[in-house]
Amino acid sequence: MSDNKNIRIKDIAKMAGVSVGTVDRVIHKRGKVAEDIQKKIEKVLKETGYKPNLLARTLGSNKAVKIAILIPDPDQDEYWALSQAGIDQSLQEWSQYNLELSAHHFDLYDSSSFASIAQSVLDLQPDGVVAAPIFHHESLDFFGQLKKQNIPFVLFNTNLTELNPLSFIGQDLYQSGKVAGELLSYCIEPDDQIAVLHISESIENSVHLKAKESGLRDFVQKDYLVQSHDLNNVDDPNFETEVERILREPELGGVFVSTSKGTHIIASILEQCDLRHIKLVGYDLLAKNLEHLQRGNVNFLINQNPKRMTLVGISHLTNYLLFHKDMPSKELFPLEIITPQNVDSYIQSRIH
Amino acid sequence: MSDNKNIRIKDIAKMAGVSVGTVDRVIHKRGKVAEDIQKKIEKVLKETGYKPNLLARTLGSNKAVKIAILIPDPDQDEYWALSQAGIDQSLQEWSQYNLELSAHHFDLYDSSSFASIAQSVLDLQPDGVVAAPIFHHESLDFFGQLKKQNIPFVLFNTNLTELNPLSFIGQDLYQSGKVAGELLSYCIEPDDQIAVLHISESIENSVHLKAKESGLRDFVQKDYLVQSHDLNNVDDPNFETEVERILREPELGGVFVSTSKGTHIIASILEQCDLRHIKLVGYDLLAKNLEHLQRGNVNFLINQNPKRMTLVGISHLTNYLLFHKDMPSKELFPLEIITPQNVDSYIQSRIH
DNA sequence: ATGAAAGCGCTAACAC
DNA sequence: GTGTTAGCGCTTTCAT
Repeated sequence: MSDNKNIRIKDIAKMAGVSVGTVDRVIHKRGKVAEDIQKKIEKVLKETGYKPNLLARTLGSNKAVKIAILIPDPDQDEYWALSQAGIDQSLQEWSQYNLELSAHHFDLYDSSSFASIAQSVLDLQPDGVVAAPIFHHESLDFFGQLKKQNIPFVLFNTNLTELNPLSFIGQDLYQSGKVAGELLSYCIEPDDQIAVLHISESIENSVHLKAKESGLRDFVQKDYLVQSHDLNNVDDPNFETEVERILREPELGGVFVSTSKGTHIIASILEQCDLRHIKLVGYDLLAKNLEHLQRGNVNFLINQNPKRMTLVGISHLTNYLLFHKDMPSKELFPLEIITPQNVDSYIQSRIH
Repeated sequence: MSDNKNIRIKDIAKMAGVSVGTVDRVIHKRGKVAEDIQKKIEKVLKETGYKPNLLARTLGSNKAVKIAILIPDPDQDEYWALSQAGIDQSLQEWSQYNLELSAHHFDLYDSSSFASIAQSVLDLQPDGVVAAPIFHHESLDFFGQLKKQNIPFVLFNTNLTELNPLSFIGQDLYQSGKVAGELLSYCIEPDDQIAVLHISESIENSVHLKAKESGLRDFVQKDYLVQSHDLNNVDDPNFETEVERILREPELGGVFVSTSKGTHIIASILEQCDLRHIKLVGYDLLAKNLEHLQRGNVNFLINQNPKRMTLVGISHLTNYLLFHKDMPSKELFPLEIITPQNVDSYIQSRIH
């Protein structure tokens, strides 16, 4: 139990025979300090195990921290509405601090919209950025700019490792596919086949969906035949018949849908076609997915937890900016398995 | 977007034509204030949507908050070691604040030890208490005392609703049993039987274990025969043979073990007896349970998350004491399902 | 390069 | 009852 409870800058100053101003300078490496004094202060700092009072620090430097958050339009997809809910909750949680959070929405179906939003964020000159960089190419420019301007950023949902952000928050997609495979193999019959369905609006996303697929394949391929299908155009008039064709395959025993929106789309087709025997594993606690889970059209959901991703992303950046806390450069969330019987316990839970 | 960002007590005072001292008095209901002035200030407070700066508040009232935490000895049971890990992490998280956390351990196998620990906690005169009240009877006295002395307390793991604590943190045990039933019914055969095994040191605990059991029964009883057994004396020389007798029952297809420690005990017996066909659902991420999960002796674990329970309990009380935040009177944790494929994602996760 | 001193918003002791 | 004021520990500006 270190006894640093009451060591203040003032104490350090006294021990080193200097003034608080000088101590402050060495702590924050700002400004000219004679080398010997510098050494001396650093020594005292170390010996006493000085820990700054973060409350006083933030109170003293009386400036508001501006954080900009970039996500797709929450009205276009419930997944992103959950993310927005995370922003809203953060707003509440940090309301007492001198913190300005602003949310910026871009068009999920129009990658060019990202650029214009990005520009307005740059104009804002925020102290930090939290973003879901779902448009790979368009993102590079923006985050390059941030780097140049020394504005720290945290990424979530989609990782762009080459940008090495302050922190990334997300899940291990490959392992997520393995979990899906594990769950399916619990509920289908030995000779069944498995279909993997990717239903996504953007091609950019497909690389991530493929990661899930290969996880699933690696887990089940010794026991089951797996076929995968890309169905990116939900609005295509042939979409439903195409899906039906796939689902009516007599050998088919299980379906893995790699996106949250795809999950309820496929579930309703299964229901319509009365294909109750086919087991379905999908993603996320969207309202429609929950209904299908209750009705038995979906057997398992894997929770990506967009709300908590957002919450944690903001929280990390805030702690960094406000309290100079450091954070893990990568935080992978647990792969939560949702069933009809445990779903309520997740919904009730404050951070589901 | 309320514009309360810059409203300080000083502003309120000016608007109400009084001094900061008086405003402070009405905010904290401490002391004599003329009724009309009181009303006036309250009105201004409401109209401006005043929100105190919590940083300044804690900094200004320069007093350390003492919190005592009561749990069973972490060395006696790994479950409680996880809880202790939660205490340790809290210590870190709150290290910057003026907070004194002290852990107090009682003997898991000796209910009378609780009383003596409790007494020493009372002598400490803490500002708040966080406790796992596993000894019902002995607890009543202690928490009654706390009530009398107006010391707030938060309970976790085991609820004693009649004490109505500031907050309770735990899980819905009945529903937890249902989840176990759901999982077992995924992996056993139609004509299998299910055994419920309660392996617990204290009789006090049995009422909670029964809650889990009835959840399981309600879920599976239309499809499977269920038999339950209480095996409280692990040290009994007949213990193993008794368990073996139960497990070797030819119709037996699945086992539900209602405690974390029981889980690995039964798992090793299953392994020894080479009863690989029997499926096992148990509790918690104890090291031994994880091993058995990897080796296939355990099929599913339900995570009660003692670490996070403890963490959240402390965090709630701290927020209450330090920042006057309110909290849910009951926080039920999600019923997390752990499998060989998602276990690592839980272990890695900061708060598993 | 260093020190002194005025804040940050709130609390609490003290004076009237 | 009400107002005044000296802190809390740190930051930051302004002299020196």
